[in-house]
Amino acid sequence: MKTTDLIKEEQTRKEIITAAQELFQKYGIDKTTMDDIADAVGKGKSSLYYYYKSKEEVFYAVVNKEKDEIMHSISDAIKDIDSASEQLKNFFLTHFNQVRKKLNLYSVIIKGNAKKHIDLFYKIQKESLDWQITMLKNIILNGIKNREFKKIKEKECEAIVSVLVMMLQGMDSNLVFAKDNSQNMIGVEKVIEVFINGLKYGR
Amino acid sequence: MKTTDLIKEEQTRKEIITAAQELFQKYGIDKTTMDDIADAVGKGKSSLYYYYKSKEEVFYAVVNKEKDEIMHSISDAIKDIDSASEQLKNFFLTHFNQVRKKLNLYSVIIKGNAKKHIDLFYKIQKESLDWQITMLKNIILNGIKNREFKKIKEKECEAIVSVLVMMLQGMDSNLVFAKDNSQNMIGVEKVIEVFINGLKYGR
DNA sequence: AATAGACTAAAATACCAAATTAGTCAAAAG
DNA sequence: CTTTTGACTAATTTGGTATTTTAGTCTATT
Repeated sequence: MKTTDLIKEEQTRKEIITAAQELFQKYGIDKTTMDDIADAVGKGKSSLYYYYKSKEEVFYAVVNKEKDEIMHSISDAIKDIDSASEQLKNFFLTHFNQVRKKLNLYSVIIKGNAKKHIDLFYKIQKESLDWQITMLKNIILNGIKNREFKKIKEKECEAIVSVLVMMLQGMDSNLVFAKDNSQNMIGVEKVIEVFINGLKYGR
Repeated sequence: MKTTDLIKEEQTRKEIITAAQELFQKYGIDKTTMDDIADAVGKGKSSLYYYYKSKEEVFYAVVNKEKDEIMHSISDAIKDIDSASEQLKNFFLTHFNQVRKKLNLYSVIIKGNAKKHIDLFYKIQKESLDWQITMLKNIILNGIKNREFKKIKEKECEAIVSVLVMMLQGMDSNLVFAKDNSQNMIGVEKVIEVFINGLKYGR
């Protein structure tokens, strides 16, 4: 296998999950057959199994791609910033915005209420949880080092961060059910500002 | 109809929904029949329909009772307190604790994944949303009047509060799925403290 | 390496009969 | 006049079965 082959294979995988993503959003996961996906990429169904060994794996790849995109967006939004406060703010706002963008697919998964898919979805969501915890913990600990935030114990910081991601996750699920969330944007920003002030001052 | 009759009727209604509550928790909503509930209160099925005109109404009454209990607990926990900070803290902690207590029933409803019941459950949850928003808004506005919190515009306060209840709700749903949440307790307290500090100081 | 057609096993769907169960009503009991 | 009940019906749910669709495999082809 040459390097060009590897690139081509990656390209095909990309095409497959892009097609799958569109179909899943339009028709739901159960109503989308492997034949549908194969047709969409102009191949026979059997060819799909050369790239993914099951439909579940295709679904996993689709959701995982969305997760990666969100994580990268957040990373990009904080990497060139020195202030821990700004990093925190960007972290939450970017997360909130990104999730809003991906809402269509999430709605299909959750509202299609097939337990199997929802479980996998939560499993993947959980995978990014550890990442979020590590990121937030580092941001806050750095902010303490900078004297930007007041000092707190590392254990305390961990407890805080784990509740923060719990709230984040909760807001995500909430977004799925709420009809209109455009006005919440401003509230989210305000809440973050208050919280950051709390990390800076007091006691 | 005499006043004693009214009291007796209320008593019977109470018995019915208490029995229903237990049965719902044990066997789930669909597996609990009206006959089961009637047997539990020692009456014939038809008698239930004298008090509630449908099974749905019984279910509604059960969930609504839990909602009321939570609201009363919170009211009790803040009514004799002057400090807005303490009121805020008690509000969140009491809410968190109460929801943890009611978790069994919630799990049965959510995990039994019958769309009909989940929808009603969310509808009732939404009804307490307005109450929560009003309460929290008043607490914060009072805190501003006391000079306990720094001044913010009323519109800003509303935006903040609506996001806070969104996060609260999100945490609730999250509790249902999480196995162990005992350790979150401390984190919740810390996050509230930081948030309250943010309301007090800064900018 | 990559694709596809023919195939199988598993799952979803459709259908129907039987059984449960929600909800009604008229009559009885207190 | 309030409350309860048993007998009844209409609506759902269940269980079993035949049929179709679909996931996934295997072999052959390019």
